[in-house]
Amino acid sequence: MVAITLPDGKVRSYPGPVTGLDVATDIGPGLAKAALAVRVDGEMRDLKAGLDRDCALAIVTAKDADALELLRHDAAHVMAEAVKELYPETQVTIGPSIENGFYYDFARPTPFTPEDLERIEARMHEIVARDEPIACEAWDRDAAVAFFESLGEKYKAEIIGSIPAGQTITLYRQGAFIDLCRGPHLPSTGRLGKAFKLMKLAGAYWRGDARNEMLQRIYGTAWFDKKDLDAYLTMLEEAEKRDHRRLGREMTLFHQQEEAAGSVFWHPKGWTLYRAVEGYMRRRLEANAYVEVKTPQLVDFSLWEASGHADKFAESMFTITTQDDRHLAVKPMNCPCHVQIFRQGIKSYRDLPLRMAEFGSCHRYEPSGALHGIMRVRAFTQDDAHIFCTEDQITAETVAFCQLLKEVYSDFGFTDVRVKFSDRPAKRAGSDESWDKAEAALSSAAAAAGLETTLNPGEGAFYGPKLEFVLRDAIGRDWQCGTLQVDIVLPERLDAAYTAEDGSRRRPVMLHRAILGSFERFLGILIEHHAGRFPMWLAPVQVVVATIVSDADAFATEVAATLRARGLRVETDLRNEKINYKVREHSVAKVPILLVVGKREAEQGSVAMRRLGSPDQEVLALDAVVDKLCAEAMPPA
RNA sequence: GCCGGUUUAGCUCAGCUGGUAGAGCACCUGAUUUGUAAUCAGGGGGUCACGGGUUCGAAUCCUGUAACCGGCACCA
Repeated sequence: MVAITLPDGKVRSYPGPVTGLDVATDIGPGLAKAALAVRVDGEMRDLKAGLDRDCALAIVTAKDADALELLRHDAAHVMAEAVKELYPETQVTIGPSIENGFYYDFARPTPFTPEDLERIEARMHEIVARDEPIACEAWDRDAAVAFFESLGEKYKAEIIGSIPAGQTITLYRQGAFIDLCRGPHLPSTGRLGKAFKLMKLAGAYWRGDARNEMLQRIYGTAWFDKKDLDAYLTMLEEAEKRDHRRLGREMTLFHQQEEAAGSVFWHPKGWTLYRAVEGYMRRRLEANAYVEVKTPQLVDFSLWEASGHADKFAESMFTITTQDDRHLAVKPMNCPCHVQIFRQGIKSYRDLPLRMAEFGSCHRYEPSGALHGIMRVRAFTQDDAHIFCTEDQITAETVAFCQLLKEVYSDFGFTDVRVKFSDRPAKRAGSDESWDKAEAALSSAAAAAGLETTLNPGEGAFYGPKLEFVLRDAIGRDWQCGTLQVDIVLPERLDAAYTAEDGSRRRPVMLHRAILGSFERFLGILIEHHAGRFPMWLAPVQVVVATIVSDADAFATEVAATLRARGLRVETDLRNEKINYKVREHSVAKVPILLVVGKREAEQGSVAMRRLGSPDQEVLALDAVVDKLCAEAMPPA
């Protein structure tokens, strides 16, 4: 007897082994038709997997959140089958489901072309129409290795070969295609449906290692129905519309050019935005008892040797040899310089914690392929600070930092923030004991700050563990911005010390921390998050005063002057154009407030206010408008 | 850095198999004084990314370089 407990608590008993499909059929033909897989005691299995003992069973249908993963995994297999049919000389490697879709990596001497993608996609539809059953087979490892070697699939054979000997593995067969796979899979290729699309071609290293050969990766997206697919494609279009590179040009915020690859030319409007962010951050730092410093751009290479950067990061540093043969580096980070300030004079425990901030301009020679708009550049400015403190102060400083960070993100319109805890990497400085201590201190501090963290194993900095703060933007994309890193190595290397209460000489701990990360990147994120429609306090131009007739010019000028005198960023539009034209232009330019002034308003001393995105207008007396707008344009905090 | 792609007017793009460049928008000028998302008419503007080569002739074919785009790797 096999007793199957269903999610509603009902128990069904069967005389012998059954499959999930049997149970679903038993419950009803509708469910049997919708069934894609089963969850047995919480674990996802094939619909046709045998159930030979008592268990809890749930039938998985398209409504289940993780059913999409199954679908996408199947899509990867169907794509691989299509590729093997069309290009038999191609070797298959791996093809997992990923967020929004799937990919498969292929090995072949000649790369795929965009035309190949169309052929492959068409063939995938044929395979779906064939509705080939997908069957799971158990194989002996060595037999599987031999089998794939005989097929000339050396990558597959290598993967299976790295599975411990003697273990039974599963292969999935659909039509003539057979692949190593842990499963589970849908019952047949027909279940994939039609809502999929191949998206792009890319190179990818075998086993993710740049020293290995490069494979051809094909990315696709897959959904249960066309509506979801279309929604996803629309979302991609939306993302493209708010691309910071496009908006940067359209809104004349900045530009980039070949002669300064990886740098930003900030135009007046972009720089206004930048300064609004910088001014806000400066006020927040002052309110949180930081001191601000400014350190040199060019520093003798010996300091980087002492700090340890020369060993590990020399390739990323811009270096200069002067006419008199001095070897300098443009600073890639600020910490060694901050330690130099700390080291001036004698520090006492009474000076700690010392929170030293700098809007530090740094240069790193990023690999050419890494550059991306203003998000990944070679010249950038960090909202950097180093907190010199005692071990006992780590917790309080971490708690205070997390609080500040949360407020800042919220002020910029980000409320969904996740936290990752990155522990010791393989390549690191410092003893295991000191790492034990630093990791313990940071994780208990994170707990004290009330953070829920997910572990990011081995991703810590070489000098210490870190917390990484990831914020989610308006269209659901994640951006890692803030960081807090415990550093027990640098104070030692650069000989930073303070005099303790008992007169002994001690090493401070350094907390490296940033909230925005880099201004350039954060501004890129801000642009995309707001789609260029900034809140008042950030908008480069907050108000445009536009006239309907030239008789209103004098009054419009007066309105603008009044607002400007109160600190608002105002422009006038006195051109000889129709008001429709002006409304459209300033709307397209994403100016939050348009004040329209015609003959009536000029006579009455009023303005007609129109907000971006709303066709409504409100006629207000000048005084009232000034107060209202000043209040709205006030930066937070 | 690696794989693939792209580079034509300020922007978006067209230019078939080689015969010395086009459109829309933007810009400039003129007319229009206009009531809430594009008024009309005229005009100017391009060493076709850069360097080599093939050819009587190259935006177009070959080749090298750079930047950019999409991934991969990297991200102290």
